[in-house]
Amino acid sequence: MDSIRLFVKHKRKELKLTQEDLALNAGVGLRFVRDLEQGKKTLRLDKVNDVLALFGKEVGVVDINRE
Amino acid sequence: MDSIRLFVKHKRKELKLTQEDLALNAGVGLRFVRDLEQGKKTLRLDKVNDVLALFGKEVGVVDINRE
DNA sequence: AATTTTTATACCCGATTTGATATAAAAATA
DNA sequence: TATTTTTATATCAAATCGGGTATAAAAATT
Repeated sequence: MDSIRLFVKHKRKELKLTQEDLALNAGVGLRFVRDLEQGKKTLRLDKVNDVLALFGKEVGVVDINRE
Repeated sequence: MDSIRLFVKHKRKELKLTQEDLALNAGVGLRFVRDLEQGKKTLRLDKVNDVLALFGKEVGVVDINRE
């Protein structure tokens, strides 16, 4: 349900990056990274992809009920 | 890469719905459904989820290289 | 082929996002 | 505990999305 938010947050810490590092590397604003990790629902898809691309991921279609 | 767009397009036709039907059922504008199926990259995440929810799906994190 | 239906593209405009910046709170470190 | 770093929240302005609408193109139906 908020898998994207948690994925980014955990992966970022795993790599010992600050939100600012992530923003710079992804080419998005710091504000966006914060909104993302806070679970904002109305984010723009392309910017989410900009962030996920750092981890070799992207957004896709998944089942609503998957653990 | 544009898996979301294709998923919606195919699933919609599978159920023999028009873009207008889909828009009405999902509670989004017809314009949005069209942008989505045409592969617009900057869509809002929550609205994409509104559409996918009709099919028991949502947006999630996936590997960039998955067939 | 003619008609109808569906889809694609373009424009206007209100509403919302995003980036930048500032400040406060929380967490980490010395 | 004091200091530094990181994260959270708020405001402002510029940029852009999304709904609605109109028109054209394409597809489907008769």
